[in-house]
Amino acid sequence: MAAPHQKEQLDQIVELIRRHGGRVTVPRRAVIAAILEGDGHRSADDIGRAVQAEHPDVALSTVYRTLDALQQLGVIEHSHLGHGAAVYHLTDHGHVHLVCRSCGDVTDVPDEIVAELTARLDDEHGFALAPRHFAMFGTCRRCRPD
Amino acid sequence: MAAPHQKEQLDQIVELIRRHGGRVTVPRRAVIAAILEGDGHRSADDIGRAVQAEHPDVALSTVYRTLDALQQLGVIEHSHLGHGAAVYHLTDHGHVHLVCRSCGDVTDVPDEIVAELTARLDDEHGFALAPRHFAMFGTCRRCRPD
DNA sequence: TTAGCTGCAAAAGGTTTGCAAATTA
DNA sequence: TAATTTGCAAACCTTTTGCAGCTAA
Repeated sequence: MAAPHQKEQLDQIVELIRRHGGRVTVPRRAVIAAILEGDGHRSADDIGRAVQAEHPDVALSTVYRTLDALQQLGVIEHSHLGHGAAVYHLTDHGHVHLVCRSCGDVTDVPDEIVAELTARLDDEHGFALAPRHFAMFGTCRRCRPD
Repeated sequence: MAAPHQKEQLDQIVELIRRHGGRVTVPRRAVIAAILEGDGHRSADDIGRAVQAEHPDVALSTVYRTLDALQQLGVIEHSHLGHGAAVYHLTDHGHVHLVCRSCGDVTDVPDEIVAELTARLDDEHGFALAPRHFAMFGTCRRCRPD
């Protein structure tokens, strides 16, 4: 499961937490591991379930608090993929999410796709787009009438 | 308040409801009026408050059910402007929303701004973007460090 | 030692639902 | 009259919070 580079990433994050005066605990390690092992589309609940598989008495509130802490450190961010729960992923994820309103399927596309939009919003509106913070909704190929 | 063209719009919507076998009730009229009078950024709760100013015993659940019905008819749609409640607006609103993650301010921009993105997503991914269903997050001019 | 975490339980916000009574066409 | 809509209250889901006890550094 834990690919070798995931261990390195975990170690880096752990060090970052310590450098900021945070404590590295069993629940925190488990949350980080669950994110690293995930596909970048895990909700707090998914992460909680993964953590609890190994450490049954980690509370979901601890998962939320850890996710908060990791966001403050800039390690992860969350996206809203629809009406339900937000999903958490590494900051350098590099993708935007396309969510089909019909089948619910999520497709990742490189965030270069919004480069022109990002430039225009900056030029014309002084707005710095954070493209990974939200999903883009629409209808996927399979669900479109031809 | 009620601009003359709003009365016409209301009548059109009322007729559409009837044509689809729906009943036109006092609460429904009031919900539609609240949407027409709004700025396109009203949440279900905002709409409920506006409705209750005139008709104090309309329940919020009725507001939600009416909003649902209007969405099914294609008259309105909702957008997620952040972590809180969704906002409802006419389908032909023609704008996308820019939401500042720092100050929470919402700016409307004509949806022409996403034309190129829409075309690329269609070409490259077969994905039909529904740009008004979600807000785009980022940092607004005022909140950006220069 | 002590600031920082944790689990638990409860609360908070937004939205949905079941049901009997009221209303529309 | 028959089908739809309503108000109410309760449930639901996701996320947040208060607090006393626990633990990493």
